[in-house]
Amino acid sequence: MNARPEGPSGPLRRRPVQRRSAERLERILDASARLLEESGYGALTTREVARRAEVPIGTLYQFFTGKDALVAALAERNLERYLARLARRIECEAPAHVAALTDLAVEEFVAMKRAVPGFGVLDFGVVGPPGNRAEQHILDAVLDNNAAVAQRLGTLIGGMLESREGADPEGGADPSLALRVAMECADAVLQLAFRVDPDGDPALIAECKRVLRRYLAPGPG
Amino acid sequence: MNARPEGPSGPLRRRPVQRRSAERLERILDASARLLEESGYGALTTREVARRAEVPIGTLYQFFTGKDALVAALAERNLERYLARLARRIECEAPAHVAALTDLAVEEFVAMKRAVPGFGVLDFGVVGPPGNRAEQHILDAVLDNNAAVAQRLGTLIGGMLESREGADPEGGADPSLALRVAMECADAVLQLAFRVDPDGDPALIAECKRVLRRYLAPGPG
DNA sequence: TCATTATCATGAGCGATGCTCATGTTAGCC
DNA sequence: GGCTAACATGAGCATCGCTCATGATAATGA
Repeated sequence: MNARPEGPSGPLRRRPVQRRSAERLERILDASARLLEESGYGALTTREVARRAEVPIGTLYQFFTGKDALVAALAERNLERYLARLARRIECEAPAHVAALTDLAVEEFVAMKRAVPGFGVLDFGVVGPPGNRAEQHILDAVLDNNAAVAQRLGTLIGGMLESREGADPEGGADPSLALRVAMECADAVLQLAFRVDPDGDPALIAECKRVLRRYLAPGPG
Repeated sequence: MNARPEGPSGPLRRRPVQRRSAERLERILDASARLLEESGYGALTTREVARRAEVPIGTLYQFFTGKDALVAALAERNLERYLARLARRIECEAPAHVAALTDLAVEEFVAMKRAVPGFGVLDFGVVGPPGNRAEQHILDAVLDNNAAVAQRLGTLIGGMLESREGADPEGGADPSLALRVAMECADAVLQLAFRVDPDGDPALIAECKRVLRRYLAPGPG
């Protein structure tokens, strides 16, 4: 799924072929992340990013189709890093039930919010971006960002999330739908947790885990 | 709480005193809502709003301190309308338990998403606005928008939401915290529901109710 | 009634933004 | 060296949010 034959970042105008170009692209992404971390989304201007990355503004637009694409590429890099880290932790700790797994996912997310520059602002893509809706659909051509995340997570955790008993009589809840909903909730609550407290409000992080546990637990309701 | 001695919309630069001015202000808000509904947040430019409202751009800035304030005022108007409608329905149907009440709140929210222009994009305030963080704190000087909503909702539903048993041993979960978290989740899932389907995906709306029911239900977990 | 003053309305224009594209520069090959 | 294709560059364009000098209008006093 989500085959990306043309490289690590979908909406690239030109893919860096030479080593030097690739480094420049990485520099641009890093500069964006740092700027985001330091001054927030409002300060993320293409001119400033280019200045910090020490590339002329034109070069930025050789790689990215626009500011949206730059942001999307950064979100995608964040997602890749998160999935890699989560996969390692799942492998290490081998959680037995859904609750342990969601706790793990939340903890890893929180860890990245604290550690990775710009992750606190963007994570996997601004959910309510002001501009054109197109921004949301760059990670995956059809699904929006959180859906793509849910999909990737779904393959990661396998069939651990079976359809819950006691769900709608017309066939039970779709596990992928549940995952999607859980993603959306977790994102929202954690976003709040880090808006309230730069280090992530512990009470809200706990509540996030509780929401997920209760929502994803088997049983009626 | 949240006393607003200076009028219906906090960040107004000048409050309309004459009838004609008040109508102009309302026209500006209506134009914003229509524009939002038709073309989304990205098309919401002050010039276009002024053009549609048939006021010169300067007049817009006589009332509002800036674009953020305009958006916030619209969000606030949405909130007032929602709370009024919800209060009426609660009065009519007198829900006995939390589940019935949250269902009601969700249904009324969905109804407004369908009926009120611009509500689908804004509802009570863009959660992840690109620009300065200030935009979030206009509805209430201290709390962000969803928190203000949660607070107002809290007074509306009274003590129906008691602290759940089996919560943290160190004193039980704070009901207002729970309400806040529930708000955030509901907002996120419903936002998704209307992103997927302009009329609101029924399955996602149902899942939203389920999330709230499960999260807010008494009992351990 | 007409000055005078205070208030409101107006839109040209400012700085900044996202982005383009003509022009200059380099790399690779014969 | 001459030629060509690929890349790098930043002045400049349209548009944005927003201001503020100027003109219109209402209120006040004699």
